[in-house]
Amino acid sequence: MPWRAPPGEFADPYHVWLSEIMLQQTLVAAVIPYFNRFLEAFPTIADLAAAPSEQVSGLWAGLGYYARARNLHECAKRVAAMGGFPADIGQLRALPGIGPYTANAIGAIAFGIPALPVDGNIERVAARIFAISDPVPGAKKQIAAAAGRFMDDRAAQAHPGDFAQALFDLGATICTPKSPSCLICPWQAGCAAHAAGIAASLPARAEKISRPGRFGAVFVLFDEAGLVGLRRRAPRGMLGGMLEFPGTAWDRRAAMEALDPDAMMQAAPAAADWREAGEIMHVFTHFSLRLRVLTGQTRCLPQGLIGLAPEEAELPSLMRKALDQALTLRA
DNA sequence: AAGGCGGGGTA
DNA sequence: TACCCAGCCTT
Repeated sequence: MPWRAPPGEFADPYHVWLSEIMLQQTLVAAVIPYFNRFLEAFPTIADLAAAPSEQVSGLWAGLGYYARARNLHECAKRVAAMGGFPADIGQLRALPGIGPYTANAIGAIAFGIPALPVDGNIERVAARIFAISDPVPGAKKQIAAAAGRFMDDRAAQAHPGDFAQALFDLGATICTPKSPSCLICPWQAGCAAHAAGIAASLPARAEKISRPGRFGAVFVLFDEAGLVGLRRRAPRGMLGGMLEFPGTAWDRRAAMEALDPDAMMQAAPAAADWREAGEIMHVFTHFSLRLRVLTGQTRCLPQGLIGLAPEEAELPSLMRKALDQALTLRA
């Protein structure tokens, strides 16, 4: 992982912070290319602070949870003005986008402060080591408090950054969610859940997620030069600050067929010979979305739309799918 | 305390 | 499919 320092050394706080923000609810493999592109574009946090917000959101496109990009930029400005990251958990916690987990992670990994960043990995390890069977998310505080006892260890106190990252690795490779490899686990002897034969079932989960459906349509309009017409979404809320194709609202309805054709065409950005390019599916955290993709051709894009070359547009994944769907018809 | 907020890897 | 991931912010 490009943000890691060798054991016993501290990594650059800028690198630690950038990686930790990107890693929030995001897999390591997904983060690595984004991390490298950000460092190439912004070698220092002052470079990031001075960048226009469109460049930051563009480089973030596809990584998800776009409020992180907004908070990242704001945090960079504050830290650059302060002359660097504070070596203090409370001051870190006060910065935008930095919650209890990330403050502890930066403190431990970049500054050697004896703090434990309890992420999903460490939460799972702790739930198993102490055989805590109360369901999450209700039991999160209880599990985090129990995980704090890991810091009683002398090595954890001496090398909190290495200790935390070792627990991340344990959770990612051995103490995995589905089929933990207890037979090769170095903590097997100290694991109450393994002793009870319930390791694989912990941490317990309470809720069943209902994911309702929403439906809508987007319009992919090409001009004579082959540019597509995009607009920028509001800075807050879903896909905040990101580019999108014009389209209908994403309504809660029983089925795509309930989408009124006249109402749909009112959302078209221009009069054109619109053609059906098919449908795309996309799953968000709290609903799934089906979009009809219509594509059309015009001489000149209407006022208010941003014309970008399809291969250069920095789009969130949903809009990338819509563009790819439209391109299948054009090809 | 609960819900909003992306996207993708994996079994 | 159904998780679940190096969580944070708002209400």
